[in-house]
Amino acid sequence: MVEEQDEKILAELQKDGRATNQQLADTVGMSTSACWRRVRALEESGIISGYSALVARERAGFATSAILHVSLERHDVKFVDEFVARVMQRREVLECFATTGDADYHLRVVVRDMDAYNKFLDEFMFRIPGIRHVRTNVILKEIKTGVALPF
Amino acid sequence: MVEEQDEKILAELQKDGRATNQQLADTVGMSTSACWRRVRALEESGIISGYSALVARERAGFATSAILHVSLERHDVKFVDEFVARVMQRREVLECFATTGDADYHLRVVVRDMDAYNKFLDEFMFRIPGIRHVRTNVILKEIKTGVALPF
DNA sequence: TCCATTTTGGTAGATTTTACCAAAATTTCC
DNA sequence: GGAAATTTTGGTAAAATCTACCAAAATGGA
Repeated sequence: MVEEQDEKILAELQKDGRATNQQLADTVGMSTSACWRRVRALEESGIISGYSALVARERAGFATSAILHVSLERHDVKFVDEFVARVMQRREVLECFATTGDADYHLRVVVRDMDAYNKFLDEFMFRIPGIRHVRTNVILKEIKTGVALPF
Repeated sequence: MVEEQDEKILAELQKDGRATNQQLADTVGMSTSACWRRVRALEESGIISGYSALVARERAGFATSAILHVSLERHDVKFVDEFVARVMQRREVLECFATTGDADYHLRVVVRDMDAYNKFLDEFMFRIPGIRHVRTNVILKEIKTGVALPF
């Protein structure tokens, strides 16, 4: 499904999402037209789901971030769906994963400052119905924030 | 430092990292040349740290991922630096954060299958010197994996 | 208000994207 | 094994985009 040449393309486009088709074709070892067609196929099949500029969080004015461990009171679809729906539309929540372990969900939240985080908890998180427990782990340091899959 | 117009540009480039300069200029409401110069400045100042293709994890063959809570035995710079250095060069570790709370670090690890994850633990994680405890939280479902800061 | 600095919009040549073609490679089926 | 059908390839050219320049407009200090 995803062949070796595709993986090379994906690896390169993960490293530089704005690489020109010529650069790509060179590093992958293919003609520009063949390369371009493969990229197009990867986009249309959804294997490449999009492209994004990576913005330096602190420099852009987002000083505070945290990882939240969230547990629900009950796990009826009703509560779960409501939780998921609300989380999806809050842009401060960059990531949300349902996990095994003590907590039901792991969230990563990014905000401008602690005030904004406090507001986020009071006005959003604590008002979601069916929340049993929320534990905040403030991020002291971002060691690594990668998006590239390890082809 | 980062003005309103810059934020519009950043927001748009986060949504579509390959938007053409004309699209950008239109949505931001600016001439193409002014827009292009601002983008260039954002890149050169490091506020835009790069561009990346976003690849659909499962479709690309990475079925397994987990969030790890890692605690160190000792917190001398020696052990900390060693831990950070090793984590930085393992491409399966997409993210690593030093946090408050029970664990010292939160890691997100992505691999092709459980076998690969087991190998990752045995051959890498458990061999890092000074590790006190590693707790694995398998990711059951990715609710959200965003990269866009909430401008 | 005036001058210096910064930012803007317009323009044009260089580069890139994109759609097409026929040739090469691969697969399928007998 | 070999011929036909299918897929993939490389090359080409027109359309679109990028990029560097210019003079004009906007900004802001004295």
